[in-house]
Amino acid sequence: MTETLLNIYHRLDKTYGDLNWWPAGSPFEVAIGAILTQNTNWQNVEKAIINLQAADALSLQKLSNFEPVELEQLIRPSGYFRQKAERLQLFCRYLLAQHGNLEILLQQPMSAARVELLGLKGIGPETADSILLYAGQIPSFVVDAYTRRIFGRFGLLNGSESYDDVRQLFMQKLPQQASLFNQYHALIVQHAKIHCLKKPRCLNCPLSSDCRYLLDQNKSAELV
DNA sequence: GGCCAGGACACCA
DNA sequence: TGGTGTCATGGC
Repeated sequence: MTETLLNIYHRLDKTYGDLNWWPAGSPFEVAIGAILTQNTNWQNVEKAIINLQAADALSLQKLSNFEPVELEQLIRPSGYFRQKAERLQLFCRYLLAQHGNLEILLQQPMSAARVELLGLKGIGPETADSILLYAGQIPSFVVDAYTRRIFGRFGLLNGSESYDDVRQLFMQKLPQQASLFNQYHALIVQHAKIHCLKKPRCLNCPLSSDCRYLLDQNKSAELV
């Protein structure tokens, strides 16, 4: 299994190269993006972040004190804007009250920081792990729907696993390196977008030799 | 006009 | 514990 997961990683890495997810911005800005991107296209998140930057709102204090209706309008392009505005403010106010800033929360051992993030309304496992990994460079593997879809097609997942089951699988079988987890998750998303949507586009898929979707169709999947 | 996107939560059985 | 409805915008 270890060899399989690493083999897939290297094939994706060779195909797509260094994707360099979330290279810029403070840990706090990364965390804001992680909340805004919940079930949302990143392009829409970028529009919301640009609005926040233009309003000079990207700080713990300012986001905490924003009028909810005004904040909702700034992040409106990211969708679910009422929920997300509330979640952003709860997140910021918690950090201010308990730690002063995000970096201090992230200085704790991974398990403690993760439990704390998961205790906040609006931060589920994927968002918590995204914050740990991309904001804190802490090796916590991020599992998403694409991960399940792709590795289900390899027969490595059957769909019944919990989020933490899948996370543990990757974390036990891969070297505990934040840089590797960072790139692997980005590669999964990149690959899925190109090849593994509901209408798969399997032409030139770098993983086609092991993909059950193709094997089940006797490698005659409709190529688009 | 429908599908999809870098989820999470409340509610119910 | 697991399934379902809800939240919402914008690109294709």
